[in-house]
Amino acid sequence: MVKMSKKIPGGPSTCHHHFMAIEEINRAYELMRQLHAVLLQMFPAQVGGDILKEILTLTSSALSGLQSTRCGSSGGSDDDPRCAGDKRKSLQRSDRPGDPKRRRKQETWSIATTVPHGDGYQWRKYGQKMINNAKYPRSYYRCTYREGQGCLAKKTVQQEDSCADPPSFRVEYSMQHTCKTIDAAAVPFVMDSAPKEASLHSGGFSSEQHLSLPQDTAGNLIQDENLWIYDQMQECLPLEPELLGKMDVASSISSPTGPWDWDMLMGDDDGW
DNA sequence: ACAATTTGACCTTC
DNA sequence: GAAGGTCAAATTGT
Repeated sequence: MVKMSKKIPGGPSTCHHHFMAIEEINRAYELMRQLHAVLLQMFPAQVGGDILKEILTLTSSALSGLQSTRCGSSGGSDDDPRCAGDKRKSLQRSDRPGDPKRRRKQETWSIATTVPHGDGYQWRKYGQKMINNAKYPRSYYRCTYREGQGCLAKKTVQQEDSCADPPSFRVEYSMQHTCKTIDAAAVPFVMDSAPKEASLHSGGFSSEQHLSLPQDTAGNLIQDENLWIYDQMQECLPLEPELLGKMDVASSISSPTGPWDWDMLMGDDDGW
């Protein structure tokens, strides 16, 4: 049984969906374990045993990820008063999304991940800044569909100081996505607390599954850069800002269809 | 030409 | 004044 805390980080009212998702995955994990045991009894030659093992590993890893993720969210009810072409100075300072007074009202949640861009959404970078006491700059992203669909989702990505292999990034999200363009089925969900060997494929870490890789406009992977980035990671070199920038190019990841539906995990409308 | 990223300036809070 | 977040002009890439 996966160790599971009943404590709900963001409080039961805001995290109901999140908590329910953990409960359901946990239940599925238990059922699969039972199925695994039955199969082993019936077919000692382990017919399908590897598949089940992999499913168990994935489920365990997803659970760890969910439990390490802080709940809390806003419901996306915050309307952005601006339209795309508005001039910066035309707004009252306190009405601007970037205004700290306004920003603090928004709830945020963060994850640590080796796949800072592998969340299935498309992001556009709008800023980068060196942060105090941090080795690496923090990058600021907003949803690509902010203008088209008014999606106010944002995130910041910062590589953590530790020389992990692969490097770990702290991704802080604010505002739920309201856009409808997510390829949620293709979300590879790998969290920091997941065991490193628990990859989406039994072969362990691979650049294609665990890194957000540069793509061309059609979404095709740019192979040379993949290899280069992966080499950097294998040597456990800190990612230079330039390299981070290259990784930022990829706003979505091409991956085998994953079992985890981001919308389900996040809750559909009232947060998680 | 268009889209995405970079980067310095700007703004508010502490 | 420092720090963090955002804007938008300039630059780069496709």
